[in-house]
Amino acid sequence: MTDEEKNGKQIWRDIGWIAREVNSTANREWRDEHLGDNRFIYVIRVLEHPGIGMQELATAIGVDRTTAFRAISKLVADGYLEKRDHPTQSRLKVLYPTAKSEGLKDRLFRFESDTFDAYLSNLSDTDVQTLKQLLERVRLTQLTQADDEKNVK
Amino acid sequence: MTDEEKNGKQIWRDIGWIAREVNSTANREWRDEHLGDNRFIYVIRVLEHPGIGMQELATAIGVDRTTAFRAISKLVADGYLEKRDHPTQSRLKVLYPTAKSEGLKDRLFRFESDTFDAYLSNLSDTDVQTLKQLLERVRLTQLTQADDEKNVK
DNA sequence: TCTTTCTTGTTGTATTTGCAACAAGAATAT
DNA sequence: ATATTCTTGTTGCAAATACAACAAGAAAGA
Repeated sequence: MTDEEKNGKQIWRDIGWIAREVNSTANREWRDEHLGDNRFIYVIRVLEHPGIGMQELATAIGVDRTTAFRAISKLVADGYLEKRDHPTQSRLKVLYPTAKSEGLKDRLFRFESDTFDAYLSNLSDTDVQTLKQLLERVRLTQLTQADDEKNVK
Repeated sequence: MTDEEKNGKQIWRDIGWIAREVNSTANREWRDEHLGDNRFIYVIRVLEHPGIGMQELATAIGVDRTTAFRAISKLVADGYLEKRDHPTQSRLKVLYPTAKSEGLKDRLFRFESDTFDAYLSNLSDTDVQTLKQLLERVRLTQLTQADDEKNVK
């Protein structure tokens, strides 16, 4: 085992590679519904957390808030999301799914599960659990440092 | 443990989140040297594999070849890389580091190791090994399906 | 051989992305 | 209270990204 393999370099590379790979596959899948460019992710998150704030959503997904703003604007224009004023603070906006996105809910959720399950097909159930726990700890490490993640994972 | 936690959904989300987080941190770090937008990655790969082809590099990084082409063009213009004709097939181009990028080699390599090591600080050595092996298996699963990755990992 | 397919480099183009900046309301401090 | 800082929504802008398309050489098949 070389020196290179002792540090986290390869882990980062693998994570980056897998993320890009899954992402571009998913985006191609949803392009026809105008849900490419990661927009399907926004819809999934809003379906899971109706009433979520824009900033919260951006942080959860991990994109710049201006990027999220524009993606959301497009989703609103396409009828997938509804932007409402915050019940008490009129300055804030919150997001809700529409009938259109509710209609896609099952397909979206199933897609998300099935796609990544396919990538995990070579791993045993135990391995999957281990991987999930390790990744969560890595993510939470970052959370401690940055200290800017909300409760939406 | 809910049903949701049995499938790969959260793994994908964590991978995506970590990848984005590390990436944007790294890009901010190297922006001043005009090595933002993942360009530092190209330099690292060429330093590791002098003479690598453009297509090979694009595949290894996981971006479209036209994206790689433009990033490389910029790196050549900025003096970080040199583009040469393939020794035997003049149609092909291969990439080499320059004195400028060689001079950054140590800093680049150290950065790559240190950055991700920081994200792994909460994991034991055993955990890191486990995580690395599991991720590699996930990446190789994809390789089997897509069957379009070269020998550069 | 010759034709067809594949690979590679390259450019045009529409779209997305992130950063900087600004306005305005909220929270905090003095 | 009032001044200052923080947060959020929003737009302008430069740059990157991916996809389509094209040219030209390579490889493969007939």
